[in-house]
Amino acid sequence: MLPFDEERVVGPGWHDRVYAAVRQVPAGRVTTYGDVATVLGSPRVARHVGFALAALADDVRPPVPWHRVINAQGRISSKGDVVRAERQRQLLAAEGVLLDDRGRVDLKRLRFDFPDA
DNA sequence: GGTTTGACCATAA
DNA sequence: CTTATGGCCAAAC
Repeated sequence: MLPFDEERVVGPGWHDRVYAAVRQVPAGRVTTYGDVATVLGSPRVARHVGFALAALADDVRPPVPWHRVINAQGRISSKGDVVRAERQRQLLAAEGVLLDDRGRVDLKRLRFDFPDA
């Protein structure tokens, strides 16, 4: 059974799988690049999770909650793009995910547990 | 089709 | 705590 094959909202390839996994993350929860990669079958492709999100289009449907994906340290990784990092921080705050004084999310509490993993 | 790049991760110092 | 290094593999050039 292929629940996401029906969608086919974006181009073929790796990105599609990443988007499908990220859409499983409910509001108010977060996940890490490594976790998404693990669910996809390869724990070592964490970089490509972020890579896929970087190539994410705005008119993709359904929308992909990319802001719920952070790095393993509980921090926002926008690699120099401060604007995008700030946007992510606000989107998370809107869902009740707040950052502590060190700018980190409480992964122990808010990390989403994938049913497949 | 080889080389570079990258929203990462784990480990070492 | 921070910075540095190696590795991983798909996409872009």
